[in-house]
Amino acid sequence: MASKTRRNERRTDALSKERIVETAVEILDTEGEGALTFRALAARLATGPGAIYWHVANKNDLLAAATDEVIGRVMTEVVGSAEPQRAIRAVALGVFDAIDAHPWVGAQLSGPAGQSAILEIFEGLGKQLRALDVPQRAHFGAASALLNYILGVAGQNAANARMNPHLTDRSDFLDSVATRWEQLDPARYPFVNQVAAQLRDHDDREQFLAGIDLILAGIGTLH
Amino acid sequence: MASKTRRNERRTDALSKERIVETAVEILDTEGEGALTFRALAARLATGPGAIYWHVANKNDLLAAATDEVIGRVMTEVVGSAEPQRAIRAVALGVFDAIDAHPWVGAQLSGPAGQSAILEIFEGLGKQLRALDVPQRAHFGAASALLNYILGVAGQNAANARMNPHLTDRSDFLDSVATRWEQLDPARYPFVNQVAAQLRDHDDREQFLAGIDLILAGIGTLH
DNA sequence: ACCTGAACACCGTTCAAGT
DNA sequence: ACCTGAACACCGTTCAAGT
Repeated sequence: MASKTRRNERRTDALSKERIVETAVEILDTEGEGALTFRALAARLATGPGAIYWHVANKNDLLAAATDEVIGRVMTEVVGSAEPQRAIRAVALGVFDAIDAHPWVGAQLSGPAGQSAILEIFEGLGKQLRALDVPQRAHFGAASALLNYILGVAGQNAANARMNPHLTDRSDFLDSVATRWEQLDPARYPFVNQVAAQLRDHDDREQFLAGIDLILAGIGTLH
Repeated sequence: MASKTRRNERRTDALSKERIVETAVEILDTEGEGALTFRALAARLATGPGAIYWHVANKNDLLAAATDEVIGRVMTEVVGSAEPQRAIRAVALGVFDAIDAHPWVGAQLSGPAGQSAILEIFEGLGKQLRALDVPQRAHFGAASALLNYILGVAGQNAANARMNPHLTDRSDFLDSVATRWEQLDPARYPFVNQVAAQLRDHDDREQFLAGIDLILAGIGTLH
């Protein structure tokens, strides 16, 4: 720790896992998942691709660290220990907003690099359940249900962002999907046809929270 | 259509999208996601990689078709129109079991190639909601909540299978994860420590259904 | 201990050439 | 119309060589 500090004083441009991950997040945010290659990363860091492997095991490790960075920030920001139901909503919304700001995080959370960030979210949700009036034996299931719902939304948002990188305007995107839904055969897709209008003018964030509340309501029936 | 039938009579080994997708599913099932390359696929079909591009736009298209194949089968098998709550459980369990039998499907459902299969699942869930006593305006949200939960579980199961391809025995796998959880710092991860035992001897499939029931219970509170 | 960058093995995809 | 397979552009990763 001491030697590390000393080194930082001597060479501010020295390579380190933190600096590598930080730069990786920058690339992911500004240029998207496809732009993060070891060559591009090395170029930004003014070094060769091999140098990165001294600090990072492989690409999965790098993506995991980048995801942990973003989610870790969310989880510490959200510690404000209010009433448990509100705290659960805060955790969920924190993850939702982080994915909104960093679409690549959604893809990672539903992939192999997301596991340690997921554990963090799971702990954040579960801790609150203990303060709630839920029988012990239902804790694991309740936390899993909330987590899986959040991860499902995360994956969907990531897929949407990946498929429509140009449609930055939310309502434009929803409109295009709704129009596609309306053009489907109503005999084969009666439900999708019916809810196309609701899709067009729903609020993603609001509906996400409504889903959380639905699960919380279900958890409330466990006594 | 007629010409296609005639051709099939003359050359049973002729290339077709169906045969390509069928072979792709075979590779995915037996050798895993990593083994599906255009070269490996072409080799099995005794042709060159370029030939595949005549029938399939690209790899995403191929994976989408493979996913549709598996999920489509599930959705048609599950049409037995019982009481709506039971039908929703049947759809959910059908998807769950399909992912269990074809782990790669889970990864696709939470990725870009899964969108059309997801639409199928969404329709299957939503249709049942109309038969339930739920206000129209809540249909979209309720179906989305169920869908997102299912997709979250799908992604997690896929990630687990991908990370532990050797641990075919479910209880061995759960045991190893539970042990890891128990070794985490109890001060930082009080909840995870507490539920590690529940993880060890829970039944994935049963808990999955319990989550569905939780959401259904929540939906039941909407009047 | 840490960095450099050429080289390896391997992709998805294209395309001129065939039938 | 459909197939062939070499070639292209591009990866992640390794490793001998440097400092």
